[in-house]
Amino acid sequence: MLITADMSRDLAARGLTQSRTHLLWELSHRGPSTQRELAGALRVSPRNVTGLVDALVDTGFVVRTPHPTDRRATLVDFTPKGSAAVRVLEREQKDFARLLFQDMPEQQFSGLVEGLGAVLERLRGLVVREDSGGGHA
Amino acid sequence: MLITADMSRDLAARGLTQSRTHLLWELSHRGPSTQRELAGALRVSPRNVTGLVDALVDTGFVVRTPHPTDRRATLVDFTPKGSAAVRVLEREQKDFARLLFQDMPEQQFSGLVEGLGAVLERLRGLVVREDSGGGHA
DNA sequence: TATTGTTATACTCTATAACTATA
DNA sequence: TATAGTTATAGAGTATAACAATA
Repeated sequence: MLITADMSRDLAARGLTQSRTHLLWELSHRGPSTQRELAGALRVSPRNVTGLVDALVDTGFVVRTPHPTDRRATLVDFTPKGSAAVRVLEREQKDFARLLFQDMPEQQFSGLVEGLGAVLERLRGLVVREDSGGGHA
Repeated sequence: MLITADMSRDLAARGLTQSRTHLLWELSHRGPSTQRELAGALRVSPRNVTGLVDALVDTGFVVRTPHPTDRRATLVDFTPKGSAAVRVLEREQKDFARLLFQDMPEQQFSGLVEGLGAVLERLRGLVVREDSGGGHA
């Protein structure tokens, strides 16, 4: 997820912060989720998710619904307002990508993509994910 | 300033957070500065700088010294420990850059640089800095 | 009058630990 | 026993507003 300064201002005007927006974004990619799942996806403590979901419920972006089979868990899902907010986010990201890349000469674009790809490969060789045991190559 | 996850962990182990490190970084680029100047550079409220400097004084990275001509202001400057910490940061950034780019074929590297340059130009056309009056192109 | 930094107050994000209800 | 989510507690970063000292 990419959030520009302008987008941040707009989000704030709608009652969203970056962390809450991140949660909405994950929710839109995963569908209705337990808070535990969201905590894992956001790499954040379950307690933190409680707070973020509380705020998003208060401001009308999501609802907590009972989990169909596990009575300990709740499923977080969008309200119509929440779905609409994510659609706006997606459109803004596409618009922003167009502003950055549209009409870029093909050769320049492919040079950029190849260079970034190479950097990502190098990063992949260096990074060990938190959930895979930590440490360096 | 670029801070990787590993660097964050290391900084935390030394008693530094990202915000405090950012302040040290600006201080090293600007030399001894008033808190007002740091607030401007970090794009953060003066009150916030008070808190960051308090913490950096407590942990021995910087000192407050009287401003030579303006008795309202204080100059923030490094302790030897603070200078050493910034030198370590700079070395780590260079090491990281080497890991990302060293031995990259010249053609790939220049393709990347040109592509990024083009993206930055497009961004420059879109962005109006906060301190220049705000708004979009 | 205007500016520098502070105290007062408040909100958000974040974490760990202890607890309740359920599996 | 283990797991899902909560309450309790705490710390960091951030902001605005009011205030003191100085310019």
